[in-house]
Amino acid sequence: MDGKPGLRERKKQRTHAAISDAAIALFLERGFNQVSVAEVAEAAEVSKRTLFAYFPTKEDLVVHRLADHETELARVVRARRPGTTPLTAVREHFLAGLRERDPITGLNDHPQVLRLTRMILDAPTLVARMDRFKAAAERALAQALQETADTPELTARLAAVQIVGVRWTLAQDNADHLARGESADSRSAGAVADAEQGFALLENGLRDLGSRH
Amino acid sequence: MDGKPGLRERKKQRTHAAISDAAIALFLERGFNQVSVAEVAEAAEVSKRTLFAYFPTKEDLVVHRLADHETELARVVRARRPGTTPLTAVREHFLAGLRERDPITGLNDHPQVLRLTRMILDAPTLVARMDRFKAAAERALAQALQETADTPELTARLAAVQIVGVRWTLAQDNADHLARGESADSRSAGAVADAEQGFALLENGLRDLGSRH
DNA sequence: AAGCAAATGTACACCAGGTGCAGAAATCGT
DNA sequence: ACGATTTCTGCACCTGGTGTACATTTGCTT
Repeated sequence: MDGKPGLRERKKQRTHAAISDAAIALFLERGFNQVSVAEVAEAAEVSKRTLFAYFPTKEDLVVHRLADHETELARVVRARRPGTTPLTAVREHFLAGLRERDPITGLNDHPQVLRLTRMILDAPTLVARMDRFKAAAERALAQALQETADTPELTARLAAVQIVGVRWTLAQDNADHLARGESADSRSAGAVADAEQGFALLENGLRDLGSRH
Repeated sequence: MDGKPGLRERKKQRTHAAISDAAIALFLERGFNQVSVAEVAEAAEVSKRTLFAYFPTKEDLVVHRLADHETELARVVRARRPGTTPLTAVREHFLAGLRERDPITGLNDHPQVLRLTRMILDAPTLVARMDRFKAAAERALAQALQETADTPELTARLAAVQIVGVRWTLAQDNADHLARGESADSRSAGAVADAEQGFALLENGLRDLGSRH
């Protein structure tokens, strides 16, 4: 059906990749704020105007690579085995991610990944973009919960917020450890334990949160 | 000791207020993106440079009014009566906010508030800023939990993310209802019920989230 | 009351992200 | 091979934000 993408389409994809690659390379080398889009455009041999035709904002030059992850949890929940609870599906997926050193779990210590993480954290506008990203993931998950767990809308949204928040925090925490020099392998056990604790908290609630003062 | 603020200080506060008021008025009238900071500066009879001396970014012209709320939950948790659980303290505080129609609960239908909410939601950069705001609230709450509930750091952060997220979602939901024309009074009962449900979810966990598919 | 130091405000030039527009160049279908 | 359509480009322009050098105001001292 679509055996031939057509020259136009192919060229578009090449240009897209060329711009993105040039951008990431420059950003990693000198930092997000220290590189102007004009420089990126020049490095990619494209006009500034064309660059903005492919990527609506400078931040998108980085963030578009995570676009798939935006709906990842929603897909996991939708694809769960019958009889499985959404929370269980997400937990298992996250633990699998840890084992596979999926960068999104924060447990990947390849230099490239570490530098990328560092670069993002050093750029406030990129961090802000990540928050928007997280919010979008919440919405997607909420919808998946509502549709597959027979849950009222509000409950779905509340649950989604909690689940995404916990997963995000766990990933952040792993990334923090690695940023301080720990290796993925040595962090691994702690990461698993922390994940188990986080998901247990989600499952059992905050009932046991201290009442002393 | 500080009975007299001093002329310089008073003038500063007046200028600060003048700029902020001019900004809000213009933004409400024509929308955040449709007003340039230059116009705000002119309306406040101040140079652009001075405006930026008072407010680091355009968004701050709006968001600075919420600055107090950033640490609100943290303060509530710290000031809770002995023998009270952090979660209980937050729930009671939120319910009190609903009764008092505190705008931050989303249950205030004064035209000014509605228009402000609308204005913020219509401006992506402001929404992004609210997300940053939320993240800061999470950090503050996490610290309060850690210090007053004798909780390990990660647990505190996980709990904080969940609590702030739920409260935020509840407020959003109320604001949505009012934005669709419902009055605060007619929404009130539903808001309370939803809040109870949200906090119950927090307390009891997501254990009962459907496993069917 | 005078006068000086510190703080504050201003004008101006400048940078970077982003957009509108008109025309050049490439691609596509025939 | 050719016209129609997309895509790319250069250019002018707007806006948020900053650096700098100078003017003004305030506070304090005597």
